[in-house]
Amino acid sequence: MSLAEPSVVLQPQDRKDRILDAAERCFARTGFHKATMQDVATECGMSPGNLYRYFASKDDVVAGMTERDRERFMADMVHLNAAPDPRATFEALGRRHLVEEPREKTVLMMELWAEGARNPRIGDICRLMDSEVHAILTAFVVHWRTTDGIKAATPAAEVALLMLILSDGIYRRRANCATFDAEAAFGLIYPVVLQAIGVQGMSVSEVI
Amino acid sequence: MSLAEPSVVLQPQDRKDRILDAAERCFARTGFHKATMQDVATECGMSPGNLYRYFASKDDVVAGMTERDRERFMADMVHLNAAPDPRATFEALGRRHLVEEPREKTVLMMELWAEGARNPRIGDICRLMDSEVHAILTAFVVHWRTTDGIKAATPAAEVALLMLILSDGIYRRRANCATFDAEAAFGLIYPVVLQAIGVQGMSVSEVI
DNA sequence: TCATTGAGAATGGACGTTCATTCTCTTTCT
DNA sequence: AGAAAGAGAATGAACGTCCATTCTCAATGA
Repeated sequence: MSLAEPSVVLQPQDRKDRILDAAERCFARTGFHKATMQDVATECGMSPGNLYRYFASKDDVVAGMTERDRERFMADMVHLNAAPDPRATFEALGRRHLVEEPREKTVLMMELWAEGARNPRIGDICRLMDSEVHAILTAFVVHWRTTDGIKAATPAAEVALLMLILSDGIYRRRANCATFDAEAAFGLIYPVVLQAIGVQGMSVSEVI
Repeated sequence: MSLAEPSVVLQPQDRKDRILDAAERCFARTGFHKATMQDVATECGMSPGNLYRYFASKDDVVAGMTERDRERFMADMVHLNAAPDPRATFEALGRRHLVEEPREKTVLMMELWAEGARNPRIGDICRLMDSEVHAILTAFVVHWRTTDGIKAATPAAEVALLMLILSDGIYRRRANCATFDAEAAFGLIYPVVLQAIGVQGMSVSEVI
């Protein structure tokens, strides 16, 4: 019983997660730099000083949040590996990521992009995520083409890059315009991606 | 002669521009919030206090820079209107904007996106720019299709949106990865756009 | 021609506030 | 009791903003 964990008591990792949850909300609301440690503390019902039991500095909170996001996203991505129905799996993932994700996530991503473009520590995490996602998507395109017996000219790596570029573009528009119709945008880019993969050699107009 | 202006003396607008130039460099280097008014003052060889002769606050500097960027970008965009050779004009504009623009500009854009997602004043300028650019691009697609006698299914407004999404995606990757090959990415997305416009009904593979 | 003047531009230090971080004391568990 | 966790006041530095003072130089007058 000495090793059993009482379910009520939070473990250190849980507390860290709770702090990061609060930090996410604060950062999405006012940005990394304008949000204060006071804000984060209040948001998770703690005292400011106590945060420093779990994170060495504010920068550590930002980096911790970024790293957690990366891990979570990658965990979602691996579903693509060896998907029996590539098209359905892909569409579901795309919709979940680009349409259903709450707008706050996209706002946070803008913060991350801005910070990552200047702060090497954050930039490294962003680049790592990019290269991991790109690798997974490339493998997935190969897998899809193999499964469906597609022969297409555009290299899988380039198709994957196109997917990433389109995703980022949609993220950015969702972040800046609260009324942006993500569903419609998804309907616009999805056939473009299918075309690049080479599915049925369909043209944009045929799919829409 | 009493009204003649000595050419050496800077006019107020020139000084504002000079300050904004310095601010751009500082903001691209350390971000809106980490850059101090001292930094901006040093960068343009002025004293901090003097900045306040030209801008009421730091926020005003940020907004002024954003607004100036918008105006300059729009001034470049109008070249599309009634271009005699749509394709050449479009490709030149795309290359200038997506490939030749220095990376610092893209970093600054990340700042702008992040700030615009939270700060209504900046957000308004961003949304204004978006809608203006979207309108110009939509008109341009119509113009192009008319000039070349193209009949295509995708509405011009949707093609324009696709262009914007792709542009943003490239910007973001350039900002985060200094070694990103913008030229290659342009070569990747350009045929996608041509396809959407309906030029020669070409497929992605044919163009690449 | 050359001192005088006046007005706008610029300086740089001071002020008040904010904020990340630290410190000390209290509460809560086992 | 003793350790871990938390609260919240205290600290010290950084920063935006302001302002008294200085500088620059064209206009003026003799």
